[in-house]
Amino acid sequence: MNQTQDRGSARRNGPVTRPLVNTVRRPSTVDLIAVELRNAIYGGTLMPGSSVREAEVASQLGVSRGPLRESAQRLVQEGLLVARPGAGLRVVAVGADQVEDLYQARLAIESAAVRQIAALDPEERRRHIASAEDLLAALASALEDGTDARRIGDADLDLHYGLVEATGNLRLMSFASTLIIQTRIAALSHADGYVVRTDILDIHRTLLRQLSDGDGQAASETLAGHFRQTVDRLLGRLHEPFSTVSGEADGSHFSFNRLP
Amino acid sequence: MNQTQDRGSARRNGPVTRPLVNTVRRPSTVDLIAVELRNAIYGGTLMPGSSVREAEVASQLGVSRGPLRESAQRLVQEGLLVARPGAGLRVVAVGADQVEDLYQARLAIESAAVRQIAALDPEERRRHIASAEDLLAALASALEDGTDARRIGDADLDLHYGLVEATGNLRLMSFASTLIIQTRIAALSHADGYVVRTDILDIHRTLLRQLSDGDGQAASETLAGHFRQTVDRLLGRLHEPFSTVSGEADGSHFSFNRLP
DNA sequence: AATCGTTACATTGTCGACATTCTTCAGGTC
DNA sequence: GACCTGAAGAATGTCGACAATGTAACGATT
Repeated sequence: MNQTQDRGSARRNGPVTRPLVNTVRRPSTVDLIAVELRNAIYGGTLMPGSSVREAEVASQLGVSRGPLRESAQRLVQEGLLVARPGAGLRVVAVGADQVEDLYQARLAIESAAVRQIAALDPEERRRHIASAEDLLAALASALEDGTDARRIGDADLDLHYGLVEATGNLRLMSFASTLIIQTRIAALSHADGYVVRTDILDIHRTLLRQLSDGDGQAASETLAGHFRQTVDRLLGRLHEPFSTVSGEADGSHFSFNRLP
Repeated sequence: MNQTQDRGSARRNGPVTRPLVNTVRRPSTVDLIAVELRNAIYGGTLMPGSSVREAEVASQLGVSRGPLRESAQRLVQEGLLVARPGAGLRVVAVGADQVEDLYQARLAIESAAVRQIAALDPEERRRHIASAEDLLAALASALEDGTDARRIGDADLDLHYGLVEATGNLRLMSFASTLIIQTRIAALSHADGYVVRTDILDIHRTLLRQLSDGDGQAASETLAGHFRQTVDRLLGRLHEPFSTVSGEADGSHFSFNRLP
């Protein structure tokens, strides 16, 4: 939706919360603005902790403050924005004390997802795993190029979201989308948030193999171990061999596309 | 908040979504309205599928349409309201095709919660289980009186929410709150939604025992079995011995308390 | 009799303006 | 020098009014 987000890959616009009932309805203005705001946060245009001035953003989107404020309340409910009375909106900053809870919540959702996938009949399971392997390939390719830390992060999160998407459960997908954007916020909040573990590829390969074996329990434990390591790294408890990738936070300021 | 909800029990106003960051801040008007709306849905004042006329509700709450619309967007994000462009707001109706997904989502959250509780050190674990046993006692007492189906449902949902609350994870609590209100909506949507299984007490006793044994895996499986049976009952697949309790849906119309 | 098109109504979507609150900065005091 | 106090400024919170849309009733037509 903004230029930093869609960089050509066909399957971009990864995790985006969609309405629970997915009928054929023209999206409301509030929907469109909410998507725009989420993309701005996910893409780093709105940095964690920064304040969101209503008049400014509204004029950039070509709408008035009313619809913008309504959309903002959606993100407040998601925990992506915080609204202090009188002081307006800020992008939430995921502090170190929140990382543990965040990944526990992700484990709750994604663990349920992999258990559910593993319990499918083999044919459907293979179909979902095949598309997950595409995402894994994208991650591998991003790791090979190895210059753009955010691209690696995108591919990682896309893979995790894809697992939840395979369940077809709109509620789980909505939760996962929120948590994954918060993961991105956490990565943007910490200086070393984009440091990438070298074994990230192995872990996900293991995960998919266990899934195709139908061993949901093992896959869930792999996920738990992966998250535990990630949390430890973010909290600086461990100091293992890293593969640091420079991640330039493009300093572009606000730039929304006006809504049609 | 409205008379159908607080019937004297001290620990009422059960599951209510709170802001993720729980600092000392006077709640915003939008917060207050959102709580009021959730209570109205949870308490049956706003019935599933009914339309919510903005001007009417706003005047009853003593606010203008602006803040009400902002609050409504919060519930839209939660999946408690749906907003069709031009046609306004309706309370969501959880159809039969949604029941499966709803309980799968609840299993994801609550299973993670019980696993987490079971993994605590014994002292803290016992403390949480003690408060859960209070909720279990409330459920038992509601079942003994046995006249008010909704009170039984309240006690059941309070117990389930209490388990998630014990984790202290605000994200999980927020998700659980949303899902539990949707469970209530599902119960209000189906004619026999308030039919209560006779073994509901045994199941929860088993659950707490397994928890105090620190066996998160077993507790999680108990939960899964419980939910599977509930889904089967709601979808009318099974016809086991029931203990039907008459649940009168009090036909009171809108009645909000004006905000102070 | 049932269906389609038209019209009138009610409700929502959006906007601009005003009242209120918070933030910031200067000045003074301890 | 650090802290508290107060006032100016800027942003938010709220409201009322208008425009746009969807809905329902009614009559004409097949």
